[in-house]
Amino acid sequence: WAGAGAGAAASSSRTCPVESDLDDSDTSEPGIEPADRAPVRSSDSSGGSAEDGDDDDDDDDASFLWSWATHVDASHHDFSPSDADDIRAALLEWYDSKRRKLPWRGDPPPYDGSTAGTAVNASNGGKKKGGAKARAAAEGADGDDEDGKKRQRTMGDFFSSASKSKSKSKSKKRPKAVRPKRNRGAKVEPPGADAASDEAAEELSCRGGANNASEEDGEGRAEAKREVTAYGVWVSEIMLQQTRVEAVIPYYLKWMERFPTVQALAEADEEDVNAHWAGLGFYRRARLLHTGAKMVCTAYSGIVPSTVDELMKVNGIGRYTASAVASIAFDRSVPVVDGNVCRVLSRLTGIANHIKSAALKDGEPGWELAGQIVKAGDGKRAGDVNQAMMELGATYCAPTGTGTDERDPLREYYASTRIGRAVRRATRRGSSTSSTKGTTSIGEYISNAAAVRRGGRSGRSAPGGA
DNA sequence: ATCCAGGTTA
DNA sequence: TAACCTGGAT
Repeated sequence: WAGAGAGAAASSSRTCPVESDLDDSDTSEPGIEPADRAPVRSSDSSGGSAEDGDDDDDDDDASFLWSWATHVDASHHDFSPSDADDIRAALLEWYDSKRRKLPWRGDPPPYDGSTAGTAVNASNGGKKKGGAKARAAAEGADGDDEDGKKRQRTMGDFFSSASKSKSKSKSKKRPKAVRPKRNRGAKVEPPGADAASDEAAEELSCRGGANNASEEDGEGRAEAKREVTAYGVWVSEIMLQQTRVEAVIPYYLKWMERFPTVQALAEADEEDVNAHWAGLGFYRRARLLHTGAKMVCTAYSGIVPSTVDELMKVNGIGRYTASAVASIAFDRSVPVVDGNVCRVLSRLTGIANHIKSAALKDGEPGWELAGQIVKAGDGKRAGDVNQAMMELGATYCAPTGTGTDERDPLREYYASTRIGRAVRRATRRGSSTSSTKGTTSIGEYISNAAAVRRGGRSGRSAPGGA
């Protein structure tokens, strides 16, 4: 097991903030999976490398679980240098061969943001594909026929209707004229850009965007790769903050077509910017991106900053986006932590705090752990390592996944899986716990782990608890 | 029908 | 820490 005792990294005692607040509250733990849902029998190809230990593993299980359940020092979760290097290598290998082809990565046209077959839509029998989603996004943006009643009110709809009804309170300031009382089902009151309505609808009709991006060079098959610019990475990261990859693709293509450079965006007027954002949601970010572009043009002479610190001074760029742009566009060896990375780290380390907890995301542990992987080995290709982690967390290591997908390049490194198996083995002989539906609360795991340890020593286990 | 993810800002 | 929006999962 790769993630075994690890530890190792010389570090002053960093108290681990994770387990301290575990208690028994949460019920859905992205980091810990029982790993016993799959038909343990024979489903694995390549004759059982799993080596279903027998009795010898019991001691290992007990000590492993106990140290995991009772540790207080954050260094408990550190990756050993060799593990970090292995993980990084596995990520890069997977990224090079299996990553999705996306425009902001410089890939040529046939784009596939689909997550079909991954843990994302494991429950759906492949009914929906990414292409359908992307198409839906495009259609939703340009739909200006059908005055159906239930039709979702998109920005595109607004523009169409606004051109007819000639909006009365044209406030050309912000994308949201009315503040709805409640979020759910609230109608969107988009920007007052009535002038650009028809044009906007036309722009957003991304048809032909994904398939024929006019990359027909005389060469024939060797399509020219798209140019990867810092600005392009910036735009993509902002869009990806709020929307899934497959939905972003058509918007990104149209955006880059209309605003190819920071200067182009900075010089654009607000209605044009809003129109191209219509349908993506979180419209405030379009405004921030716009003002950010202006800021770059004025304060940075039109050149996107290359360091995290400088990037974070730009409007709309926080720590995540700054790190993403610095690593992807400028090859800075800095980690990136978003919700997807948190999930991967959670499974890797067995840190099972709820994803919403600040322990991994906002706290240092997540960034520290991600940094250990990104900076492992020669520390190069940080952007690819980061993208691999994020993509993995969005596909095979998605929230609904079990962390046991065979195609998951880090599958064998997940401490969560080891924990799950160890707990299962340990509790199998004793009276089974109440959870039979697959998800087990972290508190339950801890009490089970403690029970294992107690059982190993005194023989008295009281599974109740939790 | 309800809930939730997702990063930044005020 | 809430607010911002939408699509997808439950």
